[in-house]
Amino acid sequence: MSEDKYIEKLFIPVSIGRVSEEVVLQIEAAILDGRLKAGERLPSEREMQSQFGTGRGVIREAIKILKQKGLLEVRKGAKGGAYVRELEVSNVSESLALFLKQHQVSPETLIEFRESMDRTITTLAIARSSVDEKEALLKEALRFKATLLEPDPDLVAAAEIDRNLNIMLARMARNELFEWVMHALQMGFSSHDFALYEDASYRAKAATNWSNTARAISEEEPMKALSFIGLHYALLRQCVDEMNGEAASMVAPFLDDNIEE
Amino acid sequence: MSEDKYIEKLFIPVSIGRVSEEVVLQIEAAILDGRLKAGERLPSEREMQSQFGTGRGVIREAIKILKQKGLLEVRKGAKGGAYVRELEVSNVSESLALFLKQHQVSPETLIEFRESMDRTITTLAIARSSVDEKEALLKEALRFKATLLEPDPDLVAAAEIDRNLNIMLARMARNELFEWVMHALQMGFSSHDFALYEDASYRAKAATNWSNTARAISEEEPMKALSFIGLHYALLRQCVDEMNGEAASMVAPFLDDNIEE
DNA sequence: ACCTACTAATGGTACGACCATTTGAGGGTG
DNA sequence: CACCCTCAAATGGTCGTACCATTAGTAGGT
Repeated sequence: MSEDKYIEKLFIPVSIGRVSEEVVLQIEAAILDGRLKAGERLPSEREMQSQFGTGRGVIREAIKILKQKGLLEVRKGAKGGAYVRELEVSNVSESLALFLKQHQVSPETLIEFRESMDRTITTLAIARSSVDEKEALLKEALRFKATLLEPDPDLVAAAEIDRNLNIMLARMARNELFEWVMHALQMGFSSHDFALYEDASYRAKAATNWSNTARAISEEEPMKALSFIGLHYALLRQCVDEMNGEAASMVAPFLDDNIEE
Repeated sequence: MSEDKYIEKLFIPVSIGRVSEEVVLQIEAAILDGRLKAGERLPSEREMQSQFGTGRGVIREAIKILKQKGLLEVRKGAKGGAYVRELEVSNVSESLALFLKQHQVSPETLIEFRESMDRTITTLAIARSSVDEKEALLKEALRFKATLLEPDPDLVAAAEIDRNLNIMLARMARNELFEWVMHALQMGFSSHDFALYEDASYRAKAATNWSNTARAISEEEPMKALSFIGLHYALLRQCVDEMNGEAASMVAPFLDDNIEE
């Protein structure tokens, strides 16, 4: 009995304002300053109901909000309840993806941003990643190329590999922020990349170019790598322009030439 | 009566799975594909309760989730209810800030990322912004400098101006993504900038440097502007290093020299 | 030793009641 | 007519109870 008071002094009864928000704030605070650590379990709803001195509905609403924020995970049944979760990038991604969805960002805007990030990431990755990582990247890029060059390529699998390549590269830059932002944007632009690989004429070039980029990185040739990245986005822009039916007047015609590795 | 059926065919009764999630999905879908537009009001809780064929608690939990997502705004009283909201960057920012808070990103990581973004933003801003915008930026930078050079500067006001300068510059790049990401990161690194301005010895240099940057931008001198930006981050790194008590061995001592405009 | 059936804990849902806040309409007064 | 006051109605916010569904553990039987 008195143990309860000792152990669970976490929460205090609510008195002011919108009760459910107070509950959210108290739990969130407890998580953020470490009184509740990832994996730990919160008291049951009925328990918290009495600790906070409120109705159960309020507790449930608070839990739903924190669950939406990605801070809690809820399981039902015996030994169920609300468990503190380690925040994942996917929460930020979802939030950003929702925003992009409602705000209709143009392909060029996404391409431009991504190209800028990619250039920095590539430079950092060459300087900081291990030889093993560089080799792994090259190997994956070759697998990507092989997948796309088959007669009837599995585009879904290819998109998955492409996504993975981007994540690998971002991780090699040794800066989580690039990794997260790339991750968060992925949903937004994956559709465009997909278009690039759907068109057979672009497919081969883009695939070859990825492997060239990976090779330049593994050989620690930053200028070459950046050059290939420029080509990738030139191709992507041309492809998007064509899809929109716009005259690809600004795109160099010689991009149609074959690219050998 | 029959009007009701016509007008409010928006939602259908829920049958499967976790009911509240179904409700969230239906309302979210209605918003995202435009059946519910920003500013419009959803039916009252009791109304939806009967439309969905569920209890009121479920509806309330769904609304709380959508409110947390930033899709709804709830007012109480007569004419109150859930109103569809235009998504704002601040939702993404909050989400990202929460993530950064839990993941303890090092100052260097933030600085590195931000410097990379700033360089691209500056280049784009010079190329794309109007003369008026450039002048406005310079004017604001001078106001910033004036604020910081006073005998007993108002650091809170200065921080506000600094934040505004960054947003202005990002907006001048004509790419919403840069604007949003800068916005989202602001909470994360504003604390470090603050440190830079608290130290009197750095304060003058940083303030002068901002105005130099703005001047270079308004004069459309990209190389100069990038040079000043490099200096800004060099100063910031030195300041952060000092605060951590680490020997600032990697920082050039000549940064201590006065910088004139 | 294995399987089964039961029990307890816990989240999920429903219903009903009441409170607090806000808007707007009605009516009175200057 | 214009202004102010009061009151009713709509609506979100909270509480309480009851019951259902799911899950983990346990006791008992084969």
